[in-house]
Amino acid sequence: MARTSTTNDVFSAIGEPKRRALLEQLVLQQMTVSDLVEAMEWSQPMVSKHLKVLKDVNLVSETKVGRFHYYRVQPDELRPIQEWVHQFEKYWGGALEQLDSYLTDIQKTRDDDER
Amino acid sequence: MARTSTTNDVFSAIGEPKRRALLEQLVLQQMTVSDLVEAMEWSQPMVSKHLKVLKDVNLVSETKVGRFHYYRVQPDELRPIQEWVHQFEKYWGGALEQLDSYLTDIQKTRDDDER
DNA sequence: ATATTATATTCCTATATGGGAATATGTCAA
DNA sequence: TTGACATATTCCCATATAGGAATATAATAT
Repeated sequence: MARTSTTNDVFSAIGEPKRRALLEQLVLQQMTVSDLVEAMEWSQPMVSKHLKVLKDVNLVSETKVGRFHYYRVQPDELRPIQEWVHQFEKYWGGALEQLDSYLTDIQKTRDDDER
Repeated sequence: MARTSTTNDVFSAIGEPKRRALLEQLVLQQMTVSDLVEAMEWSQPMVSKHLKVLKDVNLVSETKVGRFHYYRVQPDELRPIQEWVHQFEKYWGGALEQLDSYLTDIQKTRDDDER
């Protein structure tokens, strides 16, 4: 078998640095393909292809206006990643910081509960 | 050119679902290769190979005790991912939730400052 | 010394990629 | 209608997988 498809899920899709760069650019504002070609200084097919992968996993959405295709980020789709990483957060920091981290966690939990 | 190497960075390494599964298992406790073979129900070479990728990007560390190689997660290495996703968090939630999200952010920032 | 256990590495193959180049498709403007 | 513009797709290739099978390496036990 070959490696996991880039469109398998959000994790696979953002494995490619260029696609992360696209998302970083698009989060600022929606842009057309040509806008991105200029901003990234990549070839147009390159932009379109990476956008396709991002769209396949719903990390970007597309709005067509005549010849122009506006792409925008769908930030919510990154939540699974945040949540996945979250389960490791409690172990962040070295041994010396463990206690402090633990107390901070407790405080944070309380804050969350209050909301 | 071919696709980005899995050991290019942490993002690429966790693109593979099996490697995420390994990390999820190892975060509970350090384990040897055979422990993982049993827990995951994968072949031994499969476990070793995926561990190698994770180790190359420092997501796991290895401690050798005789024949046994104990692997453990290095949770801090996931921080870059958390930070990368963070820049998109402020846009989470639909339009209706935007205001609430905005206010929550402000409160959170204040909490952070107080610590 | 030798068999056994634990782990890593090598060899193989199928497959999917990222990128370049060329081309197709779609839409607008003159 | 026709040319220009915007975007997508196809064709090509080099490369790096993931996985299975076999084998190598390392360390222990008997």
